[in-house]
Amino acid sequence: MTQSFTRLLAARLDSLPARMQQAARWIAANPHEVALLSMREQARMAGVQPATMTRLAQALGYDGFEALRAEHAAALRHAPSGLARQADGRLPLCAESAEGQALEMLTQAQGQVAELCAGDMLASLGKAAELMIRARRVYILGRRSSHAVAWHLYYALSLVTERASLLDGIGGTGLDALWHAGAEDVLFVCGVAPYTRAVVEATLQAQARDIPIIALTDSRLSPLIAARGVGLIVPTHSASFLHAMTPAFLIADILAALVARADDPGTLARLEGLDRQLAALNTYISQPLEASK
Amino acid sequence: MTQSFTRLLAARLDSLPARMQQAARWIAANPHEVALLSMREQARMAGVQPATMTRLAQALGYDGFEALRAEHAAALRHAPSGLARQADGRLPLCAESAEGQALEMLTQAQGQVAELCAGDMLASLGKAAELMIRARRVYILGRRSSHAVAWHLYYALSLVTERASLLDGIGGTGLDALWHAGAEDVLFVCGVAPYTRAVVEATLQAQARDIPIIALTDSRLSPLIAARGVGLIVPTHSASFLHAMTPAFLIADILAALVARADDPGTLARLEGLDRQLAALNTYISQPLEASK
DNA sequence: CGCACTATGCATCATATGTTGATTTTATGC
DNA sequence: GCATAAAATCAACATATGATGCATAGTGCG
Repeated sequence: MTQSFTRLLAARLDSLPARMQQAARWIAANPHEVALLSMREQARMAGVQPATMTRLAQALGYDGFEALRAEHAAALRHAPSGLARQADGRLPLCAESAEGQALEMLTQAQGQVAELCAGDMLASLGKAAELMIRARRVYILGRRSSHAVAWHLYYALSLVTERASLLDGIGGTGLDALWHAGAEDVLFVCGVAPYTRAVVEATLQAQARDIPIIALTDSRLSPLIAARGVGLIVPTHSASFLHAMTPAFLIADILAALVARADDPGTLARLEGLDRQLAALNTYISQPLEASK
Repeated sequence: MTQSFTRLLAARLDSLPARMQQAARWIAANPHEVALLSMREQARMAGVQPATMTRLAQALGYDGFEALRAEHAAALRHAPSGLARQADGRLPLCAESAEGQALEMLTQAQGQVAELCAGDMLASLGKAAELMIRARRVYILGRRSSHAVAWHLYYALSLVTERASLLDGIGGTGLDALWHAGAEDVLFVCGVAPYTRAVVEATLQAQARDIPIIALTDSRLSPLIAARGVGLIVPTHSASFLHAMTPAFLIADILAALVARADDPGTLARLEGLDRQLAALNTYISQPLEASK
């Protein structure tokens, strides 16, 4: 996006003083904001003195901060339309070359993500989030290619609540934990064709015991979808040898966010505090580490 | 793009005085510039007095020109996506409602996926795949929010090759396996800010031992990027409390596909056979199971 | 240990910004 | 044609902005 700045930075970051690095890192992480916020606001967000911003710009060879902003503004002017295809439209878009296949998969993923907005996905997401919010416990299940999706949802939820359980086989718990579940809980299950046998069976048993089920799957006809609960249907076609799990992953991510926003706001605030703390700690840590290489 | 302003304008343009119309027309024609130029410059370009700009904003119900600029800045921030927005432009696109936040995250993800095609991503993907193909072993590392990405890559690779090792802490192996790695191997590491300390340290040690490193991370300045190897930069901004990992997930998925296609074609064929077999088995299974509910 | 040097924080400066009140011009109705 | 109101220009204001000089704290070197 901001070619010149990022390149300059990558080359000379190490030789910059600490606070300038801190400022530079913030800018690198929020390039959009450079042209949209005042320098002082950016300084505040980066946790740096206003003067440091000016000096950073000058240290990189700009006349001043205004010059830096001008560059980023120019990037912002030209960027917005930047739908990637046109830039690389010459590529064959086929499996002939590695780049071709990569581009095809990227393009396909883009289309699949766009599809997600259609239909009743938004409403279903809302309903699913509602179920999870009201549930006593949230059991999460996903095997094979769906494991990453399940794990991500579990990880995200576990940051804001202790009501989540991952039904993986590690450590001996496995599916057994489901026996404690009841109608006040909810089972989130992710699975795509070919459905893993154990997952299907567990889901059907849960269904028989009136546990509401949120099914993230690839078809309305999926065996995972239950009458009591919500079905979240995502596309899985892929130019790869595996089914595309990116849409499912994204939906799980959104689900976690929706649950988090409705959960105890204090929890979320604490989390943000932790995040900031970790971020601050990191910039502190990465210095000596980078230097010691 | 600037929903509210354009809408207001369409409704009340005719009832505005001449110079205000002149100003409004210029803004309507150059909406990008509203947030990027100072009000006085815009006034000059529109051939209008500075005061007219302020009064136009107020006439439309804004507090002042700054409020108008804020709206356009927000639009610019979310700009790269835009496709999904038009489909559901009625929704507030803010964290007010659950649906609003879901839509915002979907929109954002769409833009981020589109961004991935830009720059040198395709070339870097090719290089990374090449490294992994030639490597004796592929070590895969990712903790916390990056774990799902690492796991997915490991799972996909393990379907087509036995050369992959996941460096997770489960079962006691942990990072120790890295000690067997050398310059003929490759380390795939995924991590976003705030970088997990153990991951950074392991990466730096690997770097010191000349192990090529494929770093899937969020910035060119990430401590995970090594001189020897490839950096894959993905956007991670999110409207959620967690960083967006969907782009990283997609890149890992593509990487696995690229490695698979170059690997022994026989393996792939076998895999497809297995897949079909499982699918056939499943449809057989799911029938009686669904009937038995 | 002391020196020189740099980096950082603080206070200040000149300036440009968005806004508002006053004044002049233009349009409109009687 | 005149009186009134609306609109546009002008001028001035308070303020926030980016830049800079200076003093202090920190660091590396002899």
